[in-house]
Amino acid sequence: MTYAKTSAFTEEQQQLARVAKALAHPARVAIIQLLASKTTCISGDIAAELPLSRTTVSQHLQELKALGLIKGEIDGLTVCYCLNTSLLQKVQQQFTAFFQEASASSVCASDDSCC
Amino acid sequence: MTYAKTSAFTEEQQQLARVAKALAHPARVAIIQLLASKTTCISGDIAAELPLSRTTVSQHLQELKALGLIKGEIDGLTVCYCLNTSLLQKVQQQFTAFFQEASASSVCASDDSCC
DNA sequence: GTAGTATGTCGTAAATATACGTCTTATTCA
DNA sequence: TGAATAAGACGTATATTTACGACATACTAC
Repeated sequence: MTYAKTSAFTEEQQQLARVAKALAHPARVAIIQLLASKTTCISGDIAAELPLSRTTVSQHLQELKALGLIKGEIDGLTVCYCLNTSLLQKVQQQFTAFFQEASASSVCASDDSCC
Repeated sequence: MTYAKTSAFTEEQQQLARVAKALAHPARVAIIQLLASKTTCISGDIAAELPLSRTTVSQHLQELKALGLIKGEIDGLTVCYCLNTSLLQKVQQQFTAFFQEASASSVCASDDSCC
């Protein structure tokens, strides 16, 4: 096993990395934006709006769903996806805290010369 | 070419995904936190503080550097890394805007039943 | 029941990411 | 000059991601 040494890091770091990975593909960013913009929670129409095959989009949806960022509800023949806004807010806080910590770095505050 | 259809998405989506990918590994999250916490801009000592080999850490550093999130400055024998705080602030704004848009989703505001 | 449609699952090929040992280069110091 | 050290470059093995076609399943409507 020359891979996946993630377990050696803190749970906090792993959690941030997991969410970041979910956003690490333009298709998934686009899916979230799409769900946020639509007034109705669309289903397979998502695939029609993206330059990817239905299968691939379905895969991306599963990844987002596995993390809990989106929710899917079966409505007869179609499946209705929507954002998990409460989780998204929690995630936003995590990212904000992380960036805050990083931006407030004491030493290299002056942006030009490092150290 | 059954890969990398990233070009089919907007520049905004690609940019967000690029940064997210940089944070999509606990080691890189840890590196940024380390740089933020240290009073001196450390170099290869970074490798000593992580459960990874020096080579692997160097690779992660290169990825962060390629995106501009960190800066490296040669100081004689050692190399001095530090955060690019101004870019980090810009990135933070991008993420904040994205999450804001997502959290403010109109339809599924009530978190329980979707749609 | 049967045809039609919407979705997900499975298998798979190609691209990338991760991790590390070794080698090369550059600088310091004796 | 020559030994020692720091750090990136290179090669490579393995794991994972991405993308998609084909198949299976579930529901609707006739």
